[in-house]
Amino acid sequence: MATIRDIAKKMGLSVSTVSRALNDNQRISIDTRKRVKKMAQELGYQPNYNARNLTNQEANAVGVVFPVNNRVVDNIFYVGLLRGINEELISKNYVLSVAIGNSTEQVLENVKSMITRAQIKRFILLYSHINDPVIELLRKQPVTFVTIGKPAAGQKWLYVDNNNVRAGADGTHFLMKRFHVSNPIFAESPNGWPYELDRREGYLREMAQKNRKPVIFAVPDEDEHQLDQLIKENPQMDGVVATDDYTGLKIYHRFKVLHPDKEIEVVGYNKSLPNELTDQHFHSVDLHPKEMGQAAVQLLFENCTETRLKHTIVEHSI
Amino acid sequence: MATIRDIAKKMGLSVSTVSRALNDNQRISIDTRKRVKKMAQELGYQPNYNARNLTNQEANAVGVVFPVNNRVVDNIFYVGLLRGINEELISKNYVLSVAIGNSTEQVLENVKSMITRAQIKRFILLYSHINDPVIELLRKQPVTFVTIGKPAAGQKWLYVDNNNVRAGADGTHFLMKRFHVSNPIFAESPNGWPYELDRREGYLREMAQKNRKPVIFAVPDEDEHQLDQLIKENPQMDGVVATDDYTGLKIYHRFKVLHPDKEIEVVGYNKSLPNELTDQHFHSVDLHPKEMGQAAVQLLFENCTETRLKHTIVEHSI
DNA sequence: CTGAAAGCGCTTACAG
DNA sequence: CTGAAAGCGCTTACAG
Repeated sequence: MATIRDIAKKMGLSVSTVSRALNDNQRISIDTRKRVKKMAQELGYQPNYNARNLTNQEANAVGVVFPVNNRVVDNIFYVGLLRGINEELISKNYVLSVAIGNSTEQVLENVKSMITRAQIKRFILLYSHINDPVIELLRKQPVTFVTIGKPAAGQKWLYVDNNNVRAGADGTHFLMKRFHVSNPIFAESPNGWPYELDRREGYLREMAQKNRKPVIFAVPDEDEHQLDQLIKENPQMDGVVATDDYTGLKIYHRFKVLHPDKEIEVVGYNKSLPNELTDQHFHSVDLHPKEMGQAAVQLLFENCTETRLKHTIVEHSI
Repeated sequence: MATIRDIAKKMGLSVSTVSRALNDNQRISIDTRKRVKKMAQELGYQPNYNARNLTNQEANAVGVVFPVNNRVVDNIFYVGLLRGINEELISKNYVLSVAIGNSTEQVLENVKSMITRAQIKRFILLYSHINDPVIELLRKQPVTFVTIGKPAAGQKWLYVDNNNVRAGADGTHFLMKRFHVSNPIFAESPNGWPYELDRREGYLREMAQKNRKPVIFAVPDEDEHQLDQLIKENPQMDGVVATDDYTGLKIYHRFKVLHPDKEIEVVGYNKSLPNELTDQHFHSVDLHPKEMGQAAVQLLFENCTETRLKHTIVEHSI
C-alpha cells in the first residue's frame, strides 16, 4: 500500500506537505494540492485509518447501539435505520460499528470498550428508553449521541423522531377521506409505548374534529377471545387505525372470520409486513427509517452548542 | 487514559516487558505477568486499539456484509445473526463493523475501504448469492470470509448453514407425528431459493417414506385467487409445510376463510412471526440464527488449511 | 528473563 | 508556501 511518504518521495515534497495537501489545508497552494491529489490517485493511495485515528485520538467510527430486548417487528425498522446511517457515514468516510447484546451488562461493556479502547466519540441509539444505563453512561462521557425516539419528558438530548401525533391523525384522516370509513376504531398494545400514546392522541383529535365517537381497543397479546368480543361489541366499526402493522393485521383477520362478507379498511404503521401477507384493504404509514438514520448522522455531526439541543422530525407518508 | 508506558514507569519496568506481560508472552516470568496485570487493573488501563492495529497492520474488526436487496422477512434473521456474531466477537476483543448499502457498487466500495483503509482481514457475509461481486472481490484479497448459506455447486469457501433437507423432512414428520396430519402439502415461493429446494427435497423424501402422495404449491406473491384455487383442488390437505412463515401464514388464512370449520396445522421456518399473528395451529422451525452467527465467527478464527475448507451445520429445532 | 530501539502511518505545533 | 521533528501507543526483532 502506498503511504503519504511514498507520495512525498515521488514528488520531492515533505510528508507534512503531502498530509496537508490531502487534507485540503489552506496553507498549501492550490496547485500543489491538486498535484498531490493526482499523484495519490495514480499511486492508489488509501489513508490508513488506524494511523490517522491514533494521531487524532479519535476513531472515524460511529457506535450504533441496539436495544437489549426488542420485538420481532422492530428488526425490520432497525435494518432500515442501518441503511440510512451507513449511507450517510460512507460519504463522511466514517465506519459503522455495532453494539448488540443479550443483556444490559454486555451492551454496556461493549459501549465502554468502544469509548475507551476504540476511541469512538459518536453514538446512535436505535431506541430511547427511560432509565437506560447506556444513556446514563453516555451522558457522563465526553461523547455525542443521538437516539431514535424522543427522550421522556424532562430529559434532554439529541434525537430523531417522527411526529407521531400527526401520524395518528393522518392515518385516521386517510381512512375517512380515501375510503369513506365512518367509524374507525383505534387499536393499541397493552404496553403503552410512547409512540402509541402519541398516535392515539392524533386519532382522538381527528375524531373529535370530525364529531365522531372514538373507540380504543387494547388488544391483548394472546387472548383471541377477548378480541373477538371487542369486535362484536362494535358492529359500527368499518375501519381500524392500529399502532403497528401486526396488531392491525391480527384484527383484520379476526374481523374477516367473524364478518366474512363485510368490508373493512385497516391502516398500521411501519411498513413491516411483506406483500405476501397484505391486500388492498391493508395500508401502512411509512415512517421512513432510512431517512431517520440519515438525519441521526447529520445531527451527530452538527457541532451544536450545548445550550440548545436540537432534534429532527422525519416526515411520514402513507 | 493510562498507557503501558504509565504502567512501566510505575513499576520500574520497560515498556516492552509490560507489553509482553499483558500479551501473556512466555518469555516473561509468570510472577511479573501477574504483577503487571494487577497494576494494569489498578490504573484502569485500557489498550488503545488504534495503536495496536497500526503496529499489527490489521484491525481487530470483522466486517459484516448485508445483501443489497433483501426481503422484509429476512431482517429478523439478520438481527439474530448480528446478536450471535457480536457475542462471539466480544469475547475475542473484536469489533463488529457493518457494510450495508442500496447498490452493489456502494457495498463494494464499502468493503474495499474496509480492506485497504481500515485493514480489516475477516468478513462475514449474511448471504450467499451466485456471482456476487463482493464475494468475487474477497476471494482475490488476502482476507478470510464466511458466508451464511452454502455456496452454489462447484464453488468452495467457508460457510455456515442449516441442513435444509433435514429441516424439510423434520417439519413434515413433525406434523404427521405430533398432529396426526395425513396429507401435508408443501408450499414454496416462485423464486426457487436454494434453501427452498432443499426443504422441498426433505418433504418429498419424508412423504415417499410414508407412502403418501406429495403436493407442491407454488404460491404466487399477489394472486390470491390462484391460491384459493389450489386449496380447493386439494380437499384432502390437512397440513402445510411452508418454506417460510409468511407463505405459511398466508395459506393458513386463506384456508380458514374457505373452510371456517376445518382444522389445519401449519409449519413454517425461521420463527419470523410475532406471537400476535399466530396461534396453536401455527408452528415454526427455529433455524437458530444466533448460533449460526456464533459458528460463523468461530469458523473465521480457525486457522484452517487452505486445502480443506470447512463449514458448520447448525441444528434446527421445532 | 528483561530492555533499548525502531517502526507502524499519520497530524500538527513550531520554525522559517 | 513548505519542511523537520515530535508524538500518538502499541509490538517485536535484536541484543544481552
